[in-house]
Amino acid sequence: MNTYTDFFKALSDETRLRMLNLLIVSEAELCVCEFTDIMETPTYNISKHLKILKNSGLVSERKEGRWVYFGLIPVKEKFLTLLFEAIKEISEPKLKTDLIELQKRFDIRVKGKCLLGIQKEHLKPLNT
Amino acid sequence: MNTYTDFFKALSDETRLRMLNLLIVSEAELCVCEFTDIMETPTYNISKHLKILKNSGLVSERKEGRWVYFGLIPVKEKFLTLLFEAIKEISEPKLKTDLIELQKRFDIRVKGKCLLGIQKEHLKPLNT
DNA sequence: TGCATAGTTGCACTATAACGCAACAAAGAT
DNA sequence: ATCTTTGTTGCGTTATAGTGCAACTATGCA
Repeated sequence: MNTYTDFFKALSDETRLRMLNLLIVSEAELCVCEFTDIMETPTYNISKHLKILKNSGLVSERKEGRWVYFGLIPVKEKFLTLLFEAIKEISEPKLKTDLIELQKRFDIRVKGKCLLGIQKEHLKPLNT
Repeated sequence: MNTYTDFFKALSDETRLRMLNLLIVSEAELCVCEFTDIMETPTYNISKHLKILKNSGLVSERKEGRWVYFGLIPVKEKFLTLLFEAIKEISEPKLKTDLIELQKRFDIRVKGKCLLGIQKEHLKPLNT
């Protein structure tokens, strides 16, 4: 039963539901700094929430140089197919604007890769 | 966004997921003492969890004499249709045995109504 | 070799949530 | 009217979860 309650627990947080929405609609992998910029949420929180999604089994991780990309796991079970379809049906302004911000980040990718870090000033790490 | 995170939060607890499973598969209303017997969980917890489900907007309440019946709300949105379809796809032993216990409770209904209270001794209230 | 960039983790704090018990309310039965 | 049955609620306890800050790791660059 934990398998399923963990799925739902993963989605019961707004930050994580927004992340899943980005991954489901875009059908792409996103890196941590892209999530940070799109969602205007500190990197350390992005990182922690992605870890929860990964541990729930919804999301997978791939490291490429300094960047870490997160994407949906390949869906085989009907349960997840339906769950993701359901999430696609959610009509919430915040999810819409997230997708607009996502497009902006895709636009500055270089050959499909995230090379530029965080763009939003207030989210950049403080240079010591 | 809370509408949706609250749906998922409601389902992120094993007790409540089991309740939803009973309501979705049976397409019926169940009363508190039936949930108690089927799930072998104290009435006060059953009652609290049903309240959470009701507040999330997934479940509705109907009082009939001393009995209170809970059932799924009528589903209009595609989101809930897909969510409930997803739940139907969950294959977990506990959910299966719950349905067997449900049938036993249906068998002792009188004209479709729950007239007998809790049957399992250890769940009956203590006679003071 | 040192520095910047990208990301993670540990800690303290706060908030939320589940549980058991006991008291309570509401409705019907005696 | 009183008792029984059905269900709810408040309280104290314990466990879990989200946040911000600061320290840390890891990779690449000059």
